[in-house]
Amino acid sequence: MGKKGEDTRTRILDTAQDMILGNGYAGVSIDKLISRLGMTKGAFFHHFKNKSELATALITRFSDDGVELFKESLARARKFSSDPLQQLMILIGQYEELFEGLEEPYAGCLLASYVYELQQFSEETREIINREFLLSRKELTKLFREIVKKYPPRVDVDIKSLADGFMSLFEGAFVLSKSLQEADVTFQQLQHYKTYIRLLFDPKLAA
Amino acid sequence: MGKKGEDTRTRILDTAQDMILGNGYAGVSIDKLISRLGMTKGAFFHHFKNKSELATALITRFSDDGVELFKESLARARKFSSDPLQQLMILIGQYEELFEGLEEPYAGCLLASYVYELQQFSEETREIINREFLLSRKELTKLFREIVKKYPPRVDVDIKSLADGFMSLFEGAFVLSKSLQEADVTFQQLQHYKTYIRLLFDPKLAA
DNA sequence: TAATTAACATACCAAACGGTATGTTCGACA
DNA sequence: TGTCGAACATACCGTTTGGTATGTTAATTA
Repeated sequence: MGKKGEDTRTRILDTAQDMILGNGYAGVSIDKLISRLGMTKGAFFHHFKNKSELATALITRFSDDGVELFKESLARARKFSSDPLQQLMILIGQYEELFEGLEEPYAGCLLASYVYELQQFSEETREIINREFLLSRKELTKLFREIVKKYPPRVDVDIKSLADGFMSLFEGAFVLSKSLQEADVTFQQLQHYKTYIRLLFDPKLAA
Repeated sequence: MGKKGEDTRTRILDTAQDMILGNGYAGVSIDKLISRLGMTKGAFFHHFKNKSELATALITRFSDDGVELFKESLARARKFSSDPLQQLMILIGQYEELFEGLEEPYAGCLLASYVYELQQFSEETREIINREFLLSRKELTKLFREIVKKYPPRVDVDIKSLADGFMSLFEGAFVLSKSLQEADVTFQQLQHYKTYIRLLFDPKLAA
């Protein structure tokens, strides 16, 4: 595939994702999509053999990007500090940067959008969605194990669900942010998550 | 409307909600809906003048139920204790009961489902969705103000976003729960929310 | 530069879509 | 007991849907 074709494919994916985040997958017809793209049906079906291939390409790209972002952020955090609690704070800090000072609410998470239409997709699609959830659960649980070992928590907590709280935070914040049309919801919830972690583990926070 | 008609209407709403939570609003056609209901088109359009009236009836019912549940839970909490922190714990405890020991993941929140298809709906629909979010924000912020006055927090926190965290928690947990097919996600996140609150305010939790 | 192919455009199709018009059935009630 | 309306059922309609067949054009590349 040449550069122009690659660009067009990307343009289709970008526009489709934007429309799906506001209308749902079933709510975005190919006719409406190509109309907004100023493109014909022939063009679309040259790049995707059917609508469900577009769906798969979209969720794969979104999930892969999310996984990559998480891995990179974690690697950077691991690099900048040798202390597990510091590492977690740096990790969260990087996500804070992404959501700090947004003008508009974040468009939303394609994973969540698909989750509320899961019966339209294959089991394979659900597995793609779960990749990011399970990766962050795995890596954060590992990190929390290190933290617990070094910093005895003030209260007994289950660290797997504590790890899940990170992804859960985004999904919840996005819903509120979109509906209330407030851009800062995600950033604020990230701050609370950080505060919770510090209250649990940070020895400097003495009563 | 007689009793039988009322029953049928409720049956339509129940089935439609169940299907929408797995396929999205646009993903549920009237044909598929009536097919699963074992009912004809004439029957459906006798109860709803068009599909968007069904959409409005559904979200109104869901939002009203949520609002009522919150109000009742809060009233009960206010009744059982005069201490604001205790009241909050009782409130959360009532939601914990709803999600404790679930066999299957919770089917999901219709508000969230609609939020990811917001462009298909009217501005009025968004306002209906926001009712529950804004009510819990308002009431919980009020409650947190009382708590802060009585129990100086260990760390400075923004109480409005702390209140938002409650609704956000459910929305996030539902997404993970549905996708991972794990029933206990919501209950676990509720426990973390409770722990966070206690770490912030509970004086008995001395370091 | 001729051949080939990627990158589109045009025209069309059957099925599914939301919705309507016109029935029928049956229980309440005067 | 007759009638009237709520509660459905049947048949149909125009539009939209995802998808295909068959073009045309422009860029590689042999």
